[in-house]
Amino acid sequence: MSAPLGEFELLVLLATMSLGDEAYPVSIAADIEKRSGRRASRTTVLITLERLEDKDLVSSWYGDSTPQRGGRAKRHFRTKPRGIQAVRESLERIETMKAGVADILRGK
Amino acid sequence: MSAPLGEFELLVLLATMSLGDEAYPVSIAADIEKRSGRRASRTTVLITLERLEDKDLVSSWYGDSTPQRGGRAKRHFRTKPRGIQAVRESLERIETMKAGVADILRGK
DNA sequence: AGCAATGATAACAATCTAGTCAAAATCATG
DNA sequence: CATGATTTTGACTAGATTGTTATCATTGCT
Repeated sequence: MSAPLGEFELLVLLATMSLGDEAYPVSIAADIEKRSGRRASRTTVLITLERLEDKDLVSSWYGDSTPQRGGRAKRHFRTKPRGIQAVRESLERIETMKAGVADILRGK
Repeated sequence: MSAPLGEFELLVLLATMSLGDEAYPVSIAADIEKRSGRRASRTTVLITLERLEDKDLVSSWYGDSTPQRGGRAKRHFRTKPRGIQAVRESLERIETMKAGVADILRGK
């Protein structure tokens, strides 16, 4: 099994995958907050992404400077195949464990 | 939103719920290893449970001493309603984020 | 006594968070 | 069109929380 992902790492990977070419810390943080309701600052996201890059689960590069209003070049991120695999495994673990308690989660 | 759960905390809560009256560190660790394939020692589980107890998500008590071969009284744990709610929210967050990448996760 | 099962402690490593500063590009004003 | 304010973003730092491993302590059976 690949190394386990923290919950936040999982959310960051999912958002990065979902955003495709538009994945950079600010947009990823916004996506997580909007969709999951969980707090996510761009700093937190960036640090998490750098850790994921160390683990070779994502890659990054700096974009051309074509910003709207101002600002520094965006640092884009993409989930590598290994990252996608890690997400699959993590979700599967959770899914398996969840199976045992479906009734409790529903009716209470 | 309640405080986010770490991934391991989530697995521990799910196993605890699933095991019902038979939930104590050793059985919980075994259940996690068996079902999810992730490494889990009883020490790690105990510490995690104590932290969850501090957060008022689980409760614990010591069982009668009716062990088979020897050993200290088991410390039983149960997930409190607040814990079940936290699990629900955590799973929901993951589920929501997962929705955006279903196709990537499948075919690749 | 010796062994098995379990809980507890402690020291460490990894992950997550908040706060602050730095850089780059546009905008606004004179 | 020069200059400073503003916006967008990345980077750094220090700390809190969470997760891991190693080791010791306690209890009861054999």
